[in-house]
Amino acid sequence: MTKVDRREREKAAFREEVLAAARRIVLEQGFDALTMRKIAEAIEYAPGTIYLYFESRDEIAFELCRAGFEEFLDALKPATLIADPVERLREIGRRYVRFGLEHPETYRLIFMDDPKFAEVAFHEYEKSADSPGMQALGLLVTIFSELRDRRRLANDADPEALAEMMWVAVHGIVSLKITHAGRFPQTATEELFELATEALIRGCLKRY
Amino acid sequence: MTKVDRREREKAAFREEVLAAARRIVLEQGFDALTMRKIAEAIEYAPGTIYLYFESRDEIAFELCRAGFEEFLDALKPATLIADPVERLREIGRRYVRFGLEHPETYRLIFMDDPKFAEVAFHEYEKSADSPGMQALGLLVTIFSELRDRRRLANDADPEALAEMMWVAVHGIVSLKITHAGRFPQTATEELFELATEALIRGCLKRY
DNA sequence: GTCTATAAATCGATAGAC
DNA sequence: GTCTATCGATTTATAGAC
Repeated sequence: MTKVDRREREKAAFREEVLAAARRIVLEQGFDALTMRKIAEAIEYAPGTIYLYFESRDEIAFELCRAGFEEFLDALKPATLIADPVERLREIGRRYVRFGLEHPETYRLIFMDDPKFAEVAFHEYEKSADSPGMQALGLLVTIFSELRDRRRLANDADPEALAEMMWVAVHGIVSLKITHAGRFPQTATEELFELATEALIRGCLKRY
Repeated sequence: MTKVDRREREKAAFREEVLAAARRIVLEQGFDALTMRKIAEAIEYAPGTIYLYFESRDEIAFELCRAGFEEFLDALKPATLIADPVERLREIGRRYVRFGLEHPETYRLIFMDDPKFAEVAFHEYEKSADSPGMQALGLLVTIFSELRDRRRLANDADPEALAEMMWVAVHGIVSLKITHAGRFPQTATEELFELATEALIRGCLKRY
């Protein structure tokens, strides 16, 4: 336990404190309200001090996005316990929608605002399956791969493409509900979700 | 042709000039870059002069949004010439996607940014079918009403709900493509659109 | 290591000369 | 009717005292 170690721990602790405050501000007042001054005020430090631990406001936003995506992924994962692929698909969708509506600012940050911050989830490891984005998408790809292997798909579409098809549909619900606060679309989220997923599932599967 | 008339025309002409410049700025640099100073510079007037014709920056943004939605609606309307409801649905979707990707900043302004400016399209006339938003949605509602009347729907879902279901799915494609510039989803727009719409259509209609 | 103070650049909106 | 000039409030980021 050297002096350097202690310094490193303290540094990490300060960074965590900054990020926690930043997270609170984004959740309560939106991403645009995330300013260095507000963060400084929240942790009771001078604005300049933060620059000793973070390069810029963007670095903080970047970290928030990364953490937010991890959380998003964690919210989806429990659905993997479900064996039946179609039922698992429904559960992932439900969890996706729930996360989006319960954490609108995080969702907006990842999927609706400046893609600069979302790069961490998708581009950085574009080829690696380990990026949070590819992991999340992978949950859906697996489902459609299983369905294809069991010869239950109506056509020979790519599992990756089908996974993205499901994703964009659910994203459409969440993003419009977040932006227009329920005034459009007027149909309740649950009904909209039911309609869309059931139609997509029915439309993808072989007639039986 | 009184003196008052001429003054009115000149006033309207100035407003148009401002809006045209504002439109250009939003298209080229994004909505956040729309500042009174930039508009003034573009039309070669002093910043203060604009305030003689517009109450505030918000009024300009509001007008931009209204005009943008009109344009959006006009882009959709030619599809109404198609008699077959399912084929008409496909064409509306294609036109929707095309408009969104060709006018990303307008689309973002209406559907993805501050809903304050989009209120004109939806809330203001919420009860009237004459709002641009309700007109656009109406194109889809009509389709599902026709399909229901012809007993071609698989279930007894509301035509309004089905219309919104189609809308959110296509919106999901456009908004993710705009935000993540094609890096996610990776599937090409056309393929994604085909997959989603065909699955939704197939999922909605009676088996035959 | 943290502070105060401030630079430098924005912004929206307004007052008053011409 | 348009201008110049500016207010007042933002912001990010930095310099230098302690």
